[in-house]
Amino acid sequence: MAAKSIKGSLRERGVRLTRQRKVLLDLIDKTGLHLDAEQLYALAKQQDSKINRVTVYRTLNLLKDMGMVDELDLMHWSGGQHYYETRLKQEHAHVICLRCGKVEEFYGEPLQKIRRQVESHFGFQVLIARTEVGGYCPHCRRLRSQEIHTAAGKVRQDSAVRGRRRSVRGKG
Amino acid sequence: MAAKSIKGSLRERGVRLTRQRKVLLDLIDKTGLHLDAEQLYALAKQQDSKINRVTVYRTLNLLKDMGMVDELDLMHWSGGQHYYETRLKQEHAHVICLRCGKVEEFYGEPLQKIRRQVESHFGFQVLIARTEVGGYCPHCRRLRSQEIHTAAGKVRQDSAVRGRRRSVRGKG
DNA sequence: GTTAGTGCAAACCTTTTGCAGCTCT
DNA sequence: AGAGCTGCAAAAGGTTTGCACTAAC
Repeated sequence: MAAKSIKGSLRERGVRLTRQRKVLLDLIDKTGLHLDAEQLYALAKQQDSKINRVTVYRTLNLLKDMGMVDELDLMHWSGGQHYYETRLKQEHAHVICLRCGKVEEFYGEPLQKIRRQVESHFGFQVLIARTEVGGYCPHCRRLRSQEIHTAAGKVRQDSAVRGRRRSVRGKG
Repeated sequence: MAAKSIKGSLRERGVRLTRQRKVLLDLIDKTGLHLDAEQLYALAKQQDSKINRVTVYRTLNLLKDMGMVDELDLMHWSGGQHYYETRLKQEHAHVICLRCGKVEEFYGEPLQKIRRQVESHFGFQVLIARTEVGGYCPHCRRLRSQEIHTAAGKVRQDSAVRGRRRSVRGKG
């Protein structure tokens, strides 16, 4: 989608369009996916087995600095890593289920309102705004109420949310 | 402010109020400050020179899991670390200047609106919502336009924003 | 042919873990 | 007394850096 126009902008700005960058750009741009550096690396390797993880990070930083991708945390759902998406014209919030990890995108005027209000209240020049909402999706909501009924009482077992953090990563 | 009531809640829940936890609780609760683990550690050491960095992390996780503090990213202004504040009744967004790091807090109905809309649109049960806005404060806005005039042309010098990341930490 | 970009290895920063010993209640 | 906490050392997870080589323009 946006990948083509991004490539154009890069060229204009005198940034070299290497084989690796093309691969990554296309992957990030598969709209709807919010991939982290590691996932991007894994997918990129399928197309270019020689690509290095460092190149992934460097490319992400380049695109971020040029304002072509946005970096998300997704409420640190599965650890400390970041997720990336091509910057869309339309501002949106990310709604993430803290149990299953499902991500929804929320478009709505309150988002633009915040932007405008911050500009007028504080005289800030707003460059980026990020809203993330965490909770339980309809499906997990039901499952959770069952869980609570069955395993009632265990108050502060190490929280399920943090428990999910340790990500599984093959050694490369 | 809230430190006293938090201590009460902890006691009620059977969590031990150790010397270390009291120190940290009081530090986090100095309202208005958004400290990261390392800063908290440094300050705590002034009051209890034996305290360990690990205890800081464990305490922060405890308070987070119990819903007593909120974890912020502040747009990763100075690196990958997190910042903490005691959870206030009133939801608010954080507005951060990407040049000087100044943080403002924005209270406003658009925030509650997002929450409600996400609940009705997606059927999500919202637990946390986080909005962060990055840009330039009035002061830095002025300074920046000067900078641009003087050093015009240098398009993609490693971005000032990321350049500020490497944090200075004594090997303490 | 230049100069930007890549791969590799090694560092770095932030956070977590395992375990023995200490301390709140 | 005893479960809950702490400190220490060590590891893990994610990301960045230095440098020699390679490839895009």
